[in-house]
Amino acid sequence: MVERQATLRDVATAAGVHPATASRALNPGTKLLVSEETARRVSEAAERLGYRPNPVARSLRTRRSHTIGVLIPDLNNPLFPPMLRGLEDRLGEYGYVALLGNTDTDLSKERLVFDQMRARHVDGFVLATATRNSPILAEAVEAELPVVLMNRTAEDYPFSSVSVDNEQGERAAVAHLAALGHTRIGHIAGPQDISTGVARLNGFNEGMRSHGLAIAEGQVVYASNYSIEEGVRCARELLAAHGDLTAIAVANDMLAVGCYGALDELGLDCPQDVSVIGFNDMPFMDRLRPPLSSIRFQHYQLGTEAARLLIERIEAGDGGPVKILFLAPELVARGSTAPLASAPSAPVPLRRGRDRG
Amino acid sequence: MVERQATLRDVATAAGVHPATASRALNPGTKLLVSEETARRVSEAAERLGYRPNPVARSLRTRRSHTIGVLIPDLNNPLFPPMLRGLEDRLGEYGYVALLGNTDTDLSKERLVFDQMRARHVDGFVLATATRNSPILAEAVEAELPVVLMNRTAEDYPFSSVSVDNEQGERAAVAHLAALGHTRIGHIAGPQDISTGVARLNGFNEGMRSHGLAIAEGQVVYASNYSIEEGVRCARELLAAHGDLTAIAVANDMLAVGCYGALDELGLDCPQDVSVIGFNDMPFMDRLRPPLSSIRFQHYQLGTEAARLLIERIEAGDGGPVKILFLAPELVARGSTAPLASAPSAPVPLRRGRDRG
DNA sequence: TTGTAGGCGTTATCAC
DNA sequence: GTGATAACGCCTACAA
Repeated sequence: MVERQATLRDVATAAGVHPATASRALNPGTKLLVSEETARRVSEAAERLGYRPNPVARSLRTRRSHTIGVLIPDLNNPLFPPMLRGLEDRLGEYGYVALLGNTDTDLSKERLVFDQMRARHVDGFVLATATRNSPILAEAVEAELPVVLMNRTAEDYPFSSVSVDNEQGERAAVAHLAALGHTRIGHIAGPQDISTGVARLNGFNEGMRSHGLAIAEGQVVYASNYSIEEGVRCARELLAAHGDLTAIAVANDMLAVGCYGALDELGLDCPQDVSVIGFNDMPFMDRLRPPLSSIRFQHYQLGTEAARLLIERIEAGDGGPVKILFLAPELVARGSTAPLASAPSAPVPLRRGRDRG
Repeated sequence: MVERQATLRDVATAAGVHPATASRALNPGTKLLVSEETARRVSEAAERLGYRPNPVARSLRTRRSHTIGVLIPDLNNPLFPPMLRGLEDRLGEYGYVALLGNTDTDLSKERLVFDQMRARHVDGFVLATATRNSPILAEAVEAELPVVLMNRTAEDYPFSSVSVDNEQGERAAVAHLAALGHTRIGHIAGPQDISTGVARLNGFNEGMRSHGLAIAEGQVVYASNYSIEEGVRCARELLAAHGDLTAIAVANDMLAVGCYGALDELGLDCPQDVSVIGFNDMPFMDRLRPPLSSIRFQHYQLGTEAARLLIERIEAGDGGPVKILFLAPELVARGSTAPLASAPSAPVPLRRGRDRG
């Protein structure tokens, strides 16, 4: 049988002090209010009884749950596991735990999860899901909830955020393709109600302009979400309108994977016929065939930084400063991008070293 | 400014009843103790005030947190996201949320996370991490904690579990290779302190025997964990001892991915020189080069079933029955397994349809 | 059917 | 420096 978990009362009794004193002795913040001798006796008793503070009771009293709500579109997107590891590892260091919620890019589901987490009295939110006009953003402002955006930005709201410099990244992608001799470059753009979609499109436009390359009608196709299926659809549409494209800058790796599928369908070879570059450099992208060129950033670090910013905001009584943090993107060139049709349809080498980057 | 969240008291006052009555009216289990008219008035008041029960207070009182501890080795393993989606989706339907903990296959970390979750008074555990002799298993029995094993089994403990039939799956893998004409088949075995490692090795042995195939010394190599790096190491070792192997049955897809790396190093072609088959059919395995043959099971469903079993145990006052659930494995043949050197080194077709299975 | 009262375990605010 | 007291919001015997 299980014996009852020791309570603060028990510790106090064992140490011969009042529960209030025991509480003070055990809490780092108030330990200095108590005589050294007493503190020692209490700690000892606590140790001996295997005392574990009851976080539920503590939460009820302090109105702090040490729990963080984390909203992401879909855990199955390989981008998120490393980000979440970073987030949870860092949160854990500060005594917080994450409550994970998948929204499947569905506003009503987002609302549901958000409300449930509020009901559970989370101390703050990390949002990796917010479309730019999601109603929960305004609501979070209204309710003065600590919020940090992860891999998102929202200029209209006073939220701290961590993300990669998307514009710079997409410019680098275009520069890479241009350096390989490509001039007819298409773009599969992300959803324009998500900050990354907009920023990467801007980066694409700027990149093209700065290289003196034209963007014709239909040379940019808009995905409605970041999924493989949308990638297939958009690539089909893009190549139907512009069969002469030799390269595609894709706003996201999931879309790029879909792009591979469409090229297969059309009997086009990547990279011989069409070069493809993605964005995010998700895990396993180096093991596709061909290995996907992409724009990399430190996913894990994005998570740790998000955690740090949120805790900063929570523990600063007044809400603390709003910080917008950008991580530097890094171009990773792999097998999916090649020089423009140098030798027309030269045979592909059978095996090439795998870039583990 | 934020107005105070309405409390049960407020609702009661607004409805002109005592808080106790309001509580009864609002709780499905006790609603029948209250007159229909009163119940209506209370619900209405609750609605109007936007009342949300405070789960912290409720937990303190009922000693149920509606929170489940979930231990996995590492979220970065692509096997887990779909399982967790299944788990969390189903838990959510019953009003539970998951607290996720990564152990990195480290016993001391496992201990740490386990203790923290116990301190947070989780109502039960889903363990996808347990080595067969992990101390937390005995502790969970001792403390009468509801536990369900996910993708694991533990014969020595009275825990419900959900997993794929690993023996059957690995037998099928061997049968597949044998049917392709292979006779010299190696095995990269999983860690033998994890149930899947043992079961799959058993399956391999049985499969070989039932096809009349011999297993020489060194034809089975043991991985110390399910990682890509271990896959590389084991494949090297295996092929160093048995350069004449024409096929490898690998106990896990991560190991199989590592196996690809080792074959690359050695200048061996998969599948022309060596066929490889994995286990789990993780996401994206159909997009490797070559697409990996594997043993599939429904990851999402594994999660939902684990949730169901755990809730069953929690809500049955007496602990409920122990159930051992096996999902059926399914062979997925892709490009990494080919008939035994039919035409010696025939050229590989340049492009083949991608199996999405 | 409804009200009363007490307590879940902790901490904040007083007093001493 | 320490003790007493109350309260966080809810639920549940028990009494009426």
